[in-house]
Amino acid sequence: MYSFTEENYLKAIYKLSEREPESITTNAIAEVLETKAASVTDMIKKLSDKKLLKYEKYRGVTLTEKGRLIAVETVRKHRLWETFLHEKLEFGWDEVHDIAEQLEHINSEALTNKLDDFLGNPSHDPHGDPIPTRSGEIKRSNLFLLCDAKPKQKVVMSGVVDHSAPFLQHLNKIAIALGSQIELLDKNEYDGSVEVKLFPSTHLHLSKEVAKNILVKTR
Amino acid sequence: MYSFTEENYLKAIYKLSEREPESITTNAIAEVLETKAASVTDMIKKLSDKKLLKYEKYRGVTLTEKGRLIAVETVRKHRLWETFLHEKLEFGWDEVHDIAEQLEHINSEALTNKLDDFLGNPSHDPHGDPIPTRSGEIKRSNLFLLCDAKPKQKVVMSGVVDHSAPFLQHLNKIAIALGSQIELLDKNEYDGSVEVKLFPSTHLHLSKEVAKNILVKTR
DNA sequence: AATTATTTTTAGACTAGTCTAAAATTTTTA
DNA sequence: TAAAAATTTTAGACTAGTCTAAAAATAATT
Repeated sequence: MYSFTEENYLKAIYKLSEREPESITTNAIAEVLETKAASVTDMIKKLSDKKLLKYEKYRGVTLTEKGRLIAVETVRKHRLWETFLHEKLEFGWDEVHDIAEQLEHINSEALTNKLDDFLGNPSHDPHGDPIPTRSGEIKRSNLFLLCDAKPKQKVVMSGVVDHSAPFLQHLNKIAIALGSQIELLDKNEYDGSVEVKLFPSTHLHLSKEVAKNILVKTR
Repeated sequence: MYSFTEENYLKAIYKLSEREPESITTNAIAEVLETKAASVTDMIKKLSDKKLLKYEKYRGVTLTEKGRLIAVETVRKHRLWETFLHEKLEFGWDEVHDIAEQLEHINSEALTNKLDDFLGNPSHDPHGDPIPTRSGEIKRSNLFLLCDAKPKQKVVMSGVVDHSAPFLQHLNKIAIALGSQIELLDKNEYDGSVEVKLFPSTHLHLSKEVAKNILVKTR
């Protein structure tokens, strides 16, 4: 129905609108898709003609409901495939993204739904991101950054901001994974780094760079 | 590395060369790919430039070893995915082809090999076709057509010639599946139809059209 | 408010893949 | 074996998506 390229544009615009509802600029889209602004303008016109987004020259874009649904469906497939790769094929959480970028474009509603069932209708993918439902609903997360936790606060590792392989591999090395029980011992005001206790008994010093890319929830 | 289109051309040429080692004509390729002869000529030139096949104007093509390996790898992925869809996601054997046509182009050696292991390194797909090995070897089949069996001969259903959904659904209806034990009772010389006994006790009359699309082996 | 800087869009060109229509070649047939 | 038929190739055009370079619009700065 829609090309890989169209789906990638819609997904990129959707993800940008998640964090910065305003300012979905041509340049921002070009940057995440690693393409040029001129190409983005061309594609935006095409998607606008197809009523997948609203476009005003020089003023940016917003997805229509139709466009949002396609984007969310693509995200759904991406996260289901990541879950499959991790849970069933034993890929590390740092290895699943690139393969899922290909698999997310496979076009078969029956396949997506059977895969969902096969995986036991998971609510989250291997990075802790919520998996949209069949009807396109997606849970609004109540997570916060580890660097924003209060001293003495006990939290559970529940997601990442940075999804890059190097960051995930770093977490592997220091043995922080989804579900890890963390207690914030101390915050260093000077450089933003934090001291944490990792259940049951590990002491860790985390740089601000690391702490601000870890999502947690209270327990 | 290679585009979907290139892989589809190589696969089509490979399959044609399996059954009719000669006569891999431009028109034959165009027919299986549902495209026009002019398009085939264009693509053949491109694949020839890339040393994936040998091409002499007006004389047809033959795959090089490099081209053959890409084709076989694509077939391998197709059949592994079909097996996954059937064994794990519970798709019928008549439903797996179209989805596997998409999945066969996913480009990740790690994925293919992990999928292979996850499935228990199957030797055949849901239609009885052999799955090529990692190194591109494929078992030469010793199957023959049910319509060529001798009266009184006891055989095992082991594959199909026609892979279309309607034919597979017809086999579903008459309860013939891979592994079915069949005894040829009688051959009708006039119309080529056959009388068979389907283990344990079903009597069936099969038209020649059906019998010549069922592959069997002796038991 | 005018100039400068930045962003966005347009214009025109390129590649991959496809098509139709016409030309070239091969095969068939009488 | 020459004419007719069929097949294959070429020529030129089209779409999707991309790019560079230049023009247009907006935003920032003095």
